[in-house]
Amino acid sequence: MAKPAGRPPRSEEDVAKFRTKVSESAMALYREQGFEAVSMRRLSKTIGCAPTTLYAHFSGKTEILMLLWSDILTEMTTHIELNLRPIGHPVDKLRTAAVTFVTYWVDHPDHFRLVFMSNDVGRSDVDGFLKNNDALHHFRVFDDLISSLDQAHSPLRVQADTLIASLIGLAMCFNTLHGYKWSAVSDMVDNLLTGFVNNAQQQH
Amino acid sequence: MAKPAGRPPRSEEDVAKFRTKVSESAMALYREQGFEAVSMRRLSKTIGCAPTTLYAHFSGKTEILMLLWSDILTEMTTHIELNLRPIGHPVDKLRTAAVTFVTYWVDHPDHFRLVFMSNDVGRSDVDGFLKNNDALHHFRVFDDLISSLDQAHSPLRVQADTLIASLIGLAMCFNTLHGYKWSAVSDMVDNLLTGFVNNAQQQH
DNA sequence: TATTTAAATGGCACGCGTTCCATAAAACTG
DNA sequence: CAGTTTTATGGAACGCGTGCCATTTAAATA
Repeated sequence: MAKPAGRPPRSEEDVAKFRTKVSESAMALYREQGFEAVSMRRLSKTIGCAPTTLYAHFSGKTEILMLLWSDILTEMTTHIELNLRPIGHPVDKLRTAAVTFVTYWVDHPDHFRLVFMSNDVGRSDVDGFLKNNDALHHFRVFDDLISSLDQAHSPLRVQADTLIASLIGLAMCFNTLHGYKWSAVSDMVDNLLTGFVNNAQQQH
Repeated sequence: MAKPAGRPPRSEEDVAKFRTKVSESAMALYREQGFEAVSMRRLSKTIGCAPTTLYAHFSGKTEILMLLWSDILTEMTTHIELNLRPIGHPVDKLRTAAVTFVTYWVDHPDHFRLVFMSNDVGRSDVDGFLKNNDALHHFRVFDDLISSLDQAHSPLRVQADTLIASLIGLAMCFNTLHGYKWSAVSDMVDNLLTGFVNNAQQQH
């Protein structure tokens, strides 16, 4: 069978063009009017198409919201690096990065909701397009900071995974579990880092 | 001014009666038909009132869902204690409890969603009724396990808060951030516990 | 150019959480 | 019992995410 008759799939450029248009419109809505403003109906209205058309290009709202992750995560990492600049000691760098990380999500609940709470929990059939999302690479900020300590407790990847997941947990608790009075962020980060820097000196 | 004329507020028993009725109906819906089935409309239908009536008794769906937390968290803690029974060594107990905790939420995504993802992130005006929710006491499972190690790194409360928040973070990442291949739960828990048991012997 | 074929579109409908507001009901006073 | 005051109720409506399906459109072949 040679080339079948009929309309061929939309060209890759057109696909990319539409995706960026959606991404930019969604980001504009989010930045200017907040999380609630990013609805499929309003988004399609600003783009100039019917709401259902979006479902021909995306599997659902979640996939569209993930387009915004990269922007937010970039903002977060640059914010961390900015706070890291005046710090010299590697241990202090790691501690500052960790505290800044948690504080960022506590100070920006909408960002937290966008990245961590606008997700389809459960089904992993969504893995297909989730894997293609490279925004999570931003979580690698801690890799160098950890490896500079050279503790050799466990593989770097395990250490980094554990740290980032734990910090996300702190941010999560502060953001959503108000029913309990959590300890201070700095205290919890300090306690958490004892597992990473217990052989290195600590300034208190 | 003595007692004002007019209808007095509903009696406390009636209030409690209605709340338990809602709670039981919601729990039945959740257990029998899953998370999606617990909607204000279906819930009101099973109770026998109009959907809007629920809003005279609760501030919104979130407050109703929180009635279910206690059941789920009780189930979780008993599950942990069951897995803990054959374990003798305190360090192994803590490790087992931690792994079991994370695994529980990974194995029950709907429970995870119910407790951790059905929350109004941001506003803390909801603190009023959130404080009155005592379900979070179940997170204290780790207190005794930690205090039995007697590490004196930091106050027990800080240690317990840090551990539970971190474990919630692990569960969170496994449940919602499929775009990244996280390390194994046991490895991450081991790495996390080095900060708590670094002076105690560890079995590998 | 005419025809074919699949992609793109969007009106319609469903159930959802939530708010408004008019009405009903209940428990007090006189 | 009649009147008053406050609470409780629920119908209607808004915007939401999403699936269905008929219609339109665009790009290939003949």
